[in-house]
Amino acid sequence: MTDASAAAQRAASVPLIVGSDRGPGAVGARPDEDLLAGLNPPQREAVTYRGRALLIVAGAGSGKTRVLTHRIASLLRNREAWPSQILAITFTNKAAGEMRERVEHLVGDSARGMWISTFHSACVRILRREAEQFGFTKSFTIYDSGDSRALIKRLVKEHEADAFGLTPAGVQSRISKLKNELADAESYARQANPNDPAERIFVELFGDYQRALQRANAFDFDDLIAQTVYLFRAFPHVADVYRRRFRHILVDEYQDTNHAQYALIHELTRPIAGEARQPYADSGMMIFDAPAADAPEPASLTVVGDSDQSIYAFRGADIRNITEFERDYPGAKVVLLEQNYRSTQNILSAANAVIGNNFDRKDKKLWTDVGAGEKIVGFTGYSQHDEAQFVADEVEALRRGGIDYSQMAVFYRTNSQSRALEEIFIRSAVPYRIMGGTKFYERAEIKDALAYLVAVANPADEMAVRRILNRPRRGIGDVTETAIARYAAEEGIAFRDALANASALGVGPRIQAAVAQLDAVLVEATELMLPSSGELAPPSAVAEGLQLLLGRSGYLDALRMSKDAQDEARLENLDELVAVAREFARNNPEGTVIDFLAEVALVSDADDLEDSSGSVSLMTLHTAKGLEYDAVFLTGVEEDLIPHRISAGEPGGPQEERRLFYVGITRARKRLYLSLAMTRAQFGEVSVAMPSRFLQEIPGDLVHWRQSPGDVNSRGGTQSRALNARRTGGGSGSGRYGDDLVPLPPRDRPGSIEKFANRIPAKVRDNGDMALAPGDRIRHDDFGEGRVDAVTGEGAKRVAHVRFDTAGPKKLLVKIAPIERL
DNA sequence: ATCTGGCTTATTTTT
DNA sequence: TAAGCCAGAT
Repeated sequence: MTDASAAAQRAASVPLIVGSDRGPGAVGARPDEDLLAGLNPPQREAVTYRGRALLIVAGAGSGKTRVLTHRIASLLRNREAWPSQILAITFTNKAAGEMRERVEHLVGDSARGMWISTFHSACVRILRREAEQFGFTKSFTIYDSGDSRALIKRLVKEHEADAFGLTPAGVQSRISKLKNELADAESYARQANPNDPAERIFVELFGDYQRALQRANAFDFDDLIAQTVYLFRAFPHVADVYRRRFRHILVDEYQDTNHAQYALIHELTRPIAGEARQPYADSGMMIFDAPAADAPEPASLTVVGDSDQSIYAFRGADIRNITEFERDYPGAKVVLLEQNYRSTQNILSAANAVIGNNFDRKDKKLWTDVGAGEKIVGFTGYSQHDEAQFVADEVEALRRGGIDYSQMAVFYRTNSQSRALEEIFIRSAVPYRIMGGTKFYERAEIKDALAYLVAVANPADEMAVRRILNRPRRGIGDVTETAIARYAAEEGIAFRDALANASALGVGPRIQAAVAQLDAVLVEATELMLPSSGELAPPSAVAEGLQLLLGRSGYLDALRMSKDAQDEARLENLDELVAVAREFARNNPEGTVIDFLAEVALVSDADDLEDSSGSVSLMTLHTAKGLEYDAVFLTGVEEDLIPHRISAGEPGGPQEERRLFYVGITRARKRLYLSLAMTRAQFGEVSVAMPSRFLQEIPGDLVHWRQSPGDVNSRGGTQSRALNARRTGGGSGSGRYGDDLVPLPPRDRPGSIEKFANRIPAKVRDNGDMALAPGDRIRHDDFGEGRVDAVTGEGAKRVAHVRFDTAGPKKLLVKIAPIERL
């Protein structure tokens, strides 16, 4: 499309902007003065520096979000930029939302029109506009990793590639890595070894995968970035449009950018080549001549990052993007933020000591003026349940001490570790919430529902149509599916369109009817959501269309009929999805199905918006990045967990694990707990766990061990010996533990392990609605006898407040606690 | 076409 | 442990 037509098209939509007659550049009496109040000198510098490139090296908790938001606000207040000229990139949608909110708080409505989004969302916006330039349509859809895995799985099968040791997972990750390096199938083939059959097949798979995506009019996650870069490189005049538009580009978490993202930023910050000045009214945001045309300098770039917090190298993040920033942008200004406003000195000292063990890093020391604070607390449990019980008890103790549940978090390395914690938390009636765990949008019924929407919105996406073909069961199996595909191929039409001619498929009448019915439902929903009259569908169309699809297809009925208990939950999930669609319509009155699908594909946890007030947050260390809590429990601090076993073999692996540990530590404001278990059950088997090497890197006087690894295993029992109280004399650093500090019993003492392994049975019991009243005496499997003080709550959530004779006060969920009335 | 049971197998982090 | 795959029965 031409720029002129694009401009015309956009001019038609959305009015608005900035209620002021003063243009950018007009200077008042330091309108940003208040933005600088309360900032320390480096922070101030980071807000006020003006130049082509600025690198803000921001240690954990040094107020980088504050600096970034104030910098944006200052640009706006000083009239140095219009909102539409600002592009701020964050890593997560949540971070983007928060940043927008904070900027709005500072400058009010004039924040509207800024692009504050993730790399992926920004690229979708660009691609949506330019897709027609290179063989896609505006209604392209996005394959999440599950979708692309399914596609790759099919291709692997077709090519019988498993015979060459190519697994779907392996192929998927290789393709992803290559795309992050901006390699495509052709360029990879050129440098691949043609004599290796596995290589040849891989190249074929890569190529087929890419062609399948193109045919489906779809991009995968990595494509969103890479294709945007290709677009800019192939069509410089298109790139110029965006270069002219975005005068100030800011990137958060720069240490986690991969090569493709780096290249994207690089493209956007290049000098503008084009000579013709074209005022570009972009989605209606700019209703004035872009001042950029008068000053065609490259955009200014601000990046914020901390190489010590780089934890995504495994998926292509390249620390060099930050370490070599000064080389890439000559003359760049570097500002160092080292003062920490989050944690106590004890916590920071531990963090500094740990990260100091990574070689090859610029030394940076966090400091604070809030004082030493409490010591770090260490605890070693016999088993993961024991460890979890410690956490639960301590959470309650902190709660009584005045810390709100929402200000506490429990971190772990792998998702599977959450199970033991959940079990104990439920039993102890500690309210908790798992962040980023099993994702709503990965559930089968949600994927089915979305596939129905895709089938309507992007009929080219054959995968989606195939997915819903027999969901709910309507008797369409392999044979029919193949028949449809063959018919489509013969007629040279799309798979979706073949459904419209059921009678020509050569299948039985029953099946024909089923196919025709499916087609009819899709047609009806299409008419509702994308009226053929060209009329704009009402905002409610997406939610209504979804309901229509699920209802008329028989999907809901099938679930309702089912006696599988889980199907009830599935129905609720689908209700939830409809609610999400309604909410979307409220926020985006002009949003189409396509927009809805894109949003859904790019938002990881739907509960982002939901406030976690009133519950303890449980999450992986990766998820924890960027967050902070008064009290933090870092659990499973064991060898093979952190550092994770798999990391040992990877170059740079252990160092990345150390950074992960560092990230965990630095999330804590006031209280930090490090805990581990002596034994850990992993997929059915109990194995012995060793304390993590990272524990030794923390100076002994910072940690108060409530129960040290020494306590737990020393033969006689009570000998208190902190893990890191003494080290072997030599500074070689090779021996992990001194001779006198064997942290765990030798393996040939299974007795001690068995004794503790299953202290708490894995099965959750059910007491029904046991009658319990204040004054009753009960016995608990673990806590012994006690007296009921009170009973609160209703039904399955009834909670008994019990004062145990020896274990002290506890709250128990009556329904499932291992208790009996005496 | 669908259901069942028995088998294997894989277990890191995620926009 | 639990999810996913395959073969064989209905």
